[in-house]
Amino acid sequence: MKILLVDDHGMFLDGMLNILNEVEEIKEVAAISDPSEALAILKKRSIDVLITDISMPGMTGKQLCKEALKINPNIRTLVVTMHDEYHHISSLLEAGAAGYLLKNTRQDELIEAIMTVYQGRNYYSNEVKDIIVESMSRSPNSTIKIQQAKLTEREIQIVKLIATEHTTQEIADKLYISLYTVESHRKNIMRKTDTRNMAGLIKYALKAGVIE
Amino acid sequence: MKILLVDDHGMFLDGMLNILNEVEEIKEVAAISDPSEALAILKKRSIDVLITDISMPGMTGKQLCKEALKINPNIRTLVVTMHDEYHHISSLLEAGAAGYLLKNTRQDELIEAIMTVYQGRNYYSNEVKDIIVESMSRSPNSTIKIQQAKLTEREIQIVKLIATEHTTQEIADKLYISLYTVESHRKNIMRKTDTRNMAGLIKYALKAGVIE
DNA sequence: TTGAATGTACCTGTTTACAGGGATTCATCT
DNA sequence: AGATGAATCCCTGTAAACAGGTACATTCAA
Repeated sequence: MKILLVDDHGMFLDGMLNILNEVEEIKEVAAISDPSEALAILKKRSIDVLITDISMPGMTGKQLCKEALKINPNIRTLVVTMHDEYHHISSLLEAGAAGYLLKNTRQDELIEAIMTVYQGRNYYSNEVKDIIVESMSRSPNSTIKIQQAKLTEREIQIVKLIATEHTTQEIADKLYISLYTVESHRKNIMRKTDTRNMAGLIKYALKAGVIE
Repeated sequence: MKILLVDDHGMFLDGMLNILNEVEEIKEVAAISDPSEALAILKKRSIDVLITDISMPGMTGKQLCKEALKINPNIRTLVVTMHDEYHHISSLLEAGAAGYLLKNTRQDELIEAIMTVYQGRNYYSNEVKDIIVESMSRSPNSTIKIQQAKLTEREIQIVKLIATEHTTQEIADKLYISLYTVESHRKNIMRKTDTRNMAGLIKYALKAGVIE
């Protein structure tokens, strides 16, 4: 297994090198601090696992991860970072990272994570999993809460029709009411939900569970 | 702690009753098979924890969960089901479920889950967490993949701006390109995603994970 | 090296959405 | 009895979206 370490913190690189040199399966470890240099190495040498942080000078971990995949679609990227915010995690997962660990992790978990991603599976620490799962939840303990404007039954009915790609005229026909009425409802809904246009309205409705 | 069990499988109810009767903290357990009857009970008695399946005659677990929260905003719903599909899980989390377990769980985990949700925290089994996390990932090993029309980088960028309530003109200004170009992109995106208008586009983008 | 795919830009219409008013009826709540 | 909110309908604009084209440069893979 060949590993490329990218991190702008020299101390972190040193620590990682010490740990990784103890592991049999790891044949080669390269450590560099400049992300763009990392891309050059990825082009020249066949790397199995890329270990990177998120915030680095010149390039974000997300960019590095995406570029690395373009160069070598089989590369496995393990993110090791201090950032425990949901938007960072989701962003990296979207970029194609195979694993995500926080820097407070212990050696054995780090090695387990590396082996796991090397074998083609994904690895997320329990802490990271919890952050993702919590962000999905709407329950009272969720960190992200959706404050719901109170829509009337009729308004909800109309939101549902808008969401299913009906135009205002079509809704009027379907409900046997005037075009003007539907427009009035739509205006009231947008005022209540503080949205500018259909895009915002649909996003709101999905988050609030009015539609699916 | 007062618990209400709702499941249309009599055998499951019996098994659960046996388990729950062994637990000290649980003062009362009611078990019924009809979801609408469940709502009637929720109105009359103060229930702490609602345990329910997903697919039941007459009403889905999602509906039951939502209705239950309307009746008693403090109720804690624990979903215990065979369904391990991501869309079921996310749907119930969105509906406000406090926990989600698969029916192959062991007794001690079930009791742990009940205690956890009762104490106001959320509980998802490791299996469920893994399903959620995998669904977030775009990596080749993701079990659940959203079949997505392939949007180019530029198109995704534009979808994101549309989703954040930017008008076509605003997008053009922001990207320093022509209004016509943005319109061309939008047309291509709508053709690719088979949508008629912004409503459909936003729904698509959310489902495909292009936006959040 | 030819042919997709991508990103860019333009033109001409028509349709729909959006903004900001006013107004009536009906039921419910105080 | 009066207020309040929900649902209905109307009017007039302007702004934006939508539809259906054409066209050209670049890049990259077959």
